[in-house]
Parts: sequence; structure tokens; C-alpha cells
Amino acid sequence: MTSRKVVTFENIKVACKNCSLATLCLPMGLTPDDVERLDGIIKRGRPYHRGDHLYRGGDKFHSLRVITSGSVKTYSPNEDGGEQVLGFHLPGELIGLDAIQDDNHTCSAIALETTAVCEIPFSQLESLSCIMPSLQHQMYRLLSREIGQETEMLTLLGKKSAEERLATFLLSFSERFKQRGFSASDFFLSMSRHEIGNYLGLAVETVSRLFTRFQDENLLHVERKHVQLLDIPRLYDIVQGTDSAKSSQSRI
Amino acid sequence: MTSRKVVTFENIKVACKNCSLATLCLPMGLTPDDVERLDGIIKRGRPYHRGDHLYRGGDKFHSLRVITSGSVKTYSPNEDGGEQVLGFHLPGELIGLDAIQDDNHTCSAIALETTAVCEIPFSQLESLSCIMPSLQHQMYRLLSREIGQETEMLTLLGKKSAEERLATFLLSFSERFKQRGFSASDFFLSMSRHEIGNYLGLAVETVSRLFTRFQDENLLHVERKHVQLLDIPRLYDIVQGTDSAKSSQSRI
DNA sequence: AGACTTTCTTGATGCGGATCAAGTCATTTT
DNA sequence: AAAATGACTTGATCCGCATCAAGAAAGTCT
Repeated sequence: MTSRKVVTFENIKVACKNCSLATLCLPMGLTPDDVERLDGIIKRGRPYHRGDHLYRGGDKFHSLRVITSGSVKTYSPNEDGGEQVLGFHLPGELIGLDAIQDDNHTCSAIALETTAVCEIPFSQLESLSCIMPSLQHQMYRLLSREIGQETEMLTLLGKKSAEERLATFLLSFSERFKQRGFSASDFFLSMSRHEIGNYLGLAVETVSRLFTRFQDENLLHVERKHVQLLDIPRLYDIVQGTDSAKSSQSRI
Repeated sequence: MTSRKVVTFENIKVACKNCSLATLCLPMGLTPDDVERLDGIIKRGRPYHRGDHLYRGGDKFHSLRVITSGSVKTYSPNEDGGEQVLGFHLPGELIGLDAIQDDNHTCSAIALETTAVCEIPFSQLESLSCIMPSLQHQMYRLLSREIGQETEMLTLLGKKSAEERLATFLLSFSERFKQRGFSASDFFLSMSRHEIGNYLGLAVETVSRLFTRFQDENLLHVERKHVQLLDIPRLYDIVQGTDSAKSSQSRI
């Protein structure tokens, strides 16, 4: 009859081939055999709690990490005590790519809530990618994608108004939650207003005011960390800067 | 006697092993044999003139490019007609990394002056890096470095004042010219004030005023595109935001 | 539960840098 | 050489967002 092997919950979860995130993650596009081989080098540790560091700037780099549940903030401490928030990362996202450069982490990563990660020892990943061209290709694509995403942030910070920035931010989460099978219009943000502001190059107060304003304009409903997007198309209009949305408001 | 083979100027120039940029470029850290193999896939075309596009956003991606002389601006056209300048690239710098992602260029690259480049067909580079671990490693490092540099720009655009931005910009060129064997304190900028402003998230007028102010404060001498840095340490102070420089000015 | 702390919101004010408007200088055209 | 064009500078004004200040709400500690 069926195999005697006991398949515990852990056994199921702890393998790329059974992971619901596989289509977003490193194994994306690999053959089952290749996924198996990749799986062989991945380490899964105990979860982190809110406020725990996954790594800090200056730490020796040995592993890339993929978030499997929870969320993570990456930031780079700058000379004068402050910090620049570099990103908020959701399950399936790979972090630590900036550290390959010189074998040291240049920024820090901290759990925003209870968070589980897969660790991928980089030297092993590198060896593996030498004998698995599809993995190598995937790595190049992921690194390139990271560059493309940062490029978009450059435009955001260089050219967009506060309103456009927050709308972009919200829609980014909307899209990413949707990709992961969650609601695109109803979600919880795990970071503080302060962290949102820091990330977007805005003061906390501005972020708070914008949430209020967006709510007044029936673009969304917000209560602390709980956000419900009520008019996603108009949020996209705002992102574009083509403020037809605004005029339709003000012509009351 | 010496070989009968005639070594023309072109023959000398057109090979990584004879290229003075090799230590800044892809071959960095490779063995002579490996450099030779890499050299085998590199294509060198006729130079571009000021205003020529190396590629445009949307173009099919096939090659990475290294500037060998001259300079290049990369930018991403944004929806509403404007553009975001993403970078200015000097000899030895590799561009096009953002296009690996989905085989299409997401941004455009245009020559700021007469410019020569090496083209590296990416599919060949990929194959080669499968059999040359050191090349693969180098590629990972370069991609990671690109991410790190964009990260720094995020901090610049998110947190720094106009003054800090321009000082950072100038010192970046100073360092890069120095690396390339040119003066760190006396150089020509190949881009317009408008392009500098766009890159730094500032209006042209602000850039112009800052040049004037820096000159008044004896930080530099500027005449159109010709810049002479007169007080590099104080420019570094400005970058830090630790404005001891400023106080020493104002306490006259 | 009550005190304390932190986060968020809201209002008032101020400033840095954008925008608008001319004018100057350099380069190209004819 | 004069005229046209584009790049840069300089001044005046304005506005978006930061900063300052205070209160409200939520979370934490004892």
C-alpha cells in the first residue's frame, strides 16, 4: 500500500518542490530535477521575531535569503545616525544580493513580524550554477530584476510628488499581495508610518496626511496598518501623474 | 628575429590583454588565459558620435557594452514625455545589465561625446561563464556592485540636500577620473547642467546656483564644462552632511 | 487597571528648492 | 558680421513638503 514513510508537516513544507512560492522564487522555471538539486543546498532555520536582525551591515556574507513567511525591511545606516530604508520584502523575495560584491553585507535586514526564511549559501549556489546553466540564467535574471526595480525607485525619488509616491507604494503592495494569492485591495502593512516615510523620502507627517487625504477622497479606507484600496484605477491615475483623477474630484 | 607579423595600431588596441582599462573592466581578476577566451567573444564596432543612441528602451537585448572611450548617459523615458537620467558612464564601465531581466532594454543609452564601446554578446558570455567559474564570479560581483551603487543613489535622492547631492556628484567624477589615470581635481564634464539636474533630482537653476555658490566659497572653479576642484576635503565634509565646512565659512 | 511609551494624527509655520521670467554668453547659421 | 539658437546664469516669487508643536490613540509595563 502507501509508503510507510511518515510525511510530517515539516517534511512537506521544507522542500522547494512543495513550496507554494516556488513560482516566484529561485526555482522559477527550473526543471523538477534541478529544483531538487537546488533544494539540497538550502538551509531552513528557526523563525525570526519582530525586531530580529537577519543580518547587519558589515556582517560577513555567506548566504542569500528568501523570505518564506512574514516580512523584512532592509536599510542602510548612514553616517549621521539616521537610516535609509531600502525595501520591504515579502515571501518569495530574495535578499542579500548587494553583498555579493565584496563578501560583506552593506546593509541590514530586520524582521517586521514573525518571519521565516530559506538560506542559500552563496558559494554553493555559485558552484551549482556552474553546472546548472538554467540556474545561472535565473540568477542573472534576478540580479538584473533587482537593478530594474531600484531604477524605478530612482525615478520615484527623483521626480515624483509625495502623492505619487504613496500611491505607487500602495499599488506595489497591492500587486505583490495579489501575486501571492492574497487580496489586492485589503491588506495589512507591517511597517510603521515612519518607515514608509523614510522609504519614500517623506516625513512621517506627510505620509499620515496623505493617508487621511486619500481616505477623504474615497481612494481607500485606512485604519492603522489595515488598508483597503477602494479605487485602484484612480490610484493608478495618480501614479501616472496624469491627474485627471484630481480634476474629477475638484470639479464638484 | 622578431616576428614578421605586422602589429598595427588596431591590433594592439583591439584586445583586452592590451587594454589599459582591463583592471576596471570585466577581465578584472581573470587569468591571462581566461582573458583571452573572453576576448574571443567581444565585438568592437565603429565609434558613436555625440547624440547617437547605443540602444533605446524597448530594443531587443543582445549585448552588454563596456565604454572604452568617451562617455554615455543612460536614462529611462517616463510616461509623461520627460526622462529620468540614470547614470553617466566612463571608460571601463559596463552598461545594459538591467536588460538581462527580460531580454529587452528598459532604458536608453546615448553618447555624450565621441565614444567607443566593446560589445559582449550576452548569450555567449553566459555560455562562457558556465565553463569559467571566475568569469561567472566576476559577473555576479559586477551585478551586485551595480545594485550597491543604485542603493547609494537612493540615499542621495531620498535624504540629501541639493548641496550634498552636487558635492557627491562632483566627487564621484573626481574619484572615477582618478581611477582612470586622469586628474582628480581638473576635468571636463560631458553633460549639460540640465542633465546633471535631472540626474540629481534638481532643477537646472538650482544646479547653476550651486556651482556659483561653490565657486564663491572657493570650493572649486568652474567655467562651463570645465571644473577644477580646489578644496576636495571640504567637499567631502559637505557630502557627509557634517557641515563643519559651512560654519568655518560663516564665522567670518 | 493605571502609568508610561510609542505611534499616529492634525494644525501652524517656515524654508529649500521649483518655477517663472529675463538677461548673458557661446555656438552655429547664413 | 549679423542673426538665430541653445546653454547657462541670475533674480523674484511661489509652493510643496519639512519642521515644530501638541494632542489623541494604541500598545506595553508594572
